[in-house]
Amino acid sequence: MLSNQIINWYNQHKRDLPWRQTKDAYLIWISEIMLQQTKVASVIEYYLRFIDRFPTIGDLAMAEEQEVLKMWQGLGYYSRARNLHTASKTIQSQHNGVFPVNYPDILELKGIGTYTAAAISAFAFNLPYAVLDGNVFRILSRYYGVKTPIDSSVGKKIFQKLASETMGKASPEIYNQAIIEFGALQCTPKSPKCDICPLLKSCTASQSGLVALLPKKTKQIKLKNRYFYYLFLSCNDSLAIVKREGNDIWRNLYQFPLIEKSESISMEELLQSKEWIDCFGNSELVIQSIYKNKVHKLTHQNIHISFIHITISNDTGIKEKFKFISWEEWENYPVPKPIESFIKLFLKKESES
DNA sequence: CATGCGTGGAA
DNA sequence: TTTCCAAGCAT
Repeated sequence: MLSNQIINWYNQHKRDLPWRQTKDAYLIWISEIMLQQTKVASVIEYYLRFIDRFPTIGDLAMAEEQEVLKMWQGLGYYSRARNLHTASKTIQSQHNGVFPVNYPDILELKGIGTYTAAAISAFAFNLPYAVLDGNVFRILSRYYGVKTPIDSSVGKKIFQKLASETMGKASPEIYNQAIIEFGALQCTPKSPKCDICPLLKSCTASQSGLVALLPKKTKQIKLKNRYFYYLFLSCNDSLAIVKREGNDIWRNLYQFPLIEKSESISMEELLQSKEWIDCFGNSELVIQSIYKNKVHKLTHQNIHISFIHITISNDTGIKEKFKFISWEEWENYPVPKPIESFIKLFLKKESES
């Protein structure tokens, strides 16, 4: 039986991961959110720091969003942190501070979809829900030779049914951990270890040479180019800061004042642009240096980023236009990766000179 | 329902 | 160096 084979493999190969040492639904929830589209190796340190600062739902619910985002800084997909925070407040107000104990109630929480609801139901409460994530899609499509695209609505139905049948009457808690671990370590996306696979003989894909072609996907991602011109305004020991708003990347994180263009422009064009005039009018500015056009590559977009360092004196009036904070205060503000990198670079140069 | 959301590591 | 994509979800 497939479920038993996978569980046997798991008992021999499972890793000792922090979130496997608890049955606290809150802690399992945090780990599952962090693990979405994110590798175990990246998650561990964030997980330990996060639960140290927010040991209970109440601790998380009482915190400021800014601090929650700060704890998430560098992990990516920041809506996960915002939704986590929102959901913690929902649990406080609608569930008496107790994490819901059944699948439908869990599924209603912000940021929790079918996968995460099934995972928490199984890992915290041993409820019979079969998880369906990237690992399960991959294993089942290969083992049973299913060529239906996993990112189609039909595919999701087929694989969900297959996942439930495969779990059968096995322990949801153990089986779900086992199949995910099997996908992460054994039946990997690239270069799966078929030569040492216990399922080799019964795996449809391996027997028919389809392993590299499965699972099948239909979606194709297209790339957009964006051009960010950050205005790095420093005044003695303070610098300008702006919070990102709207439905866009890095929502609610902090950065420098920004002029964004859809195309690359020269410094002359930038100095004459409407946005520049809006910021500074005809003020005389001292441009110290320019850090040019590093490309930040993301899944759906390439962001070309330049930093224009401008020093400002206390009496120019430009200080009134933006919020200025000290270098020490920066530690409290969640920032996107390119901003973090730039700040580190700048501070390093400062200390050297 | 197609699209956008981050980052880092492996090949 | 470039490409791929990971324990998904909201809109």
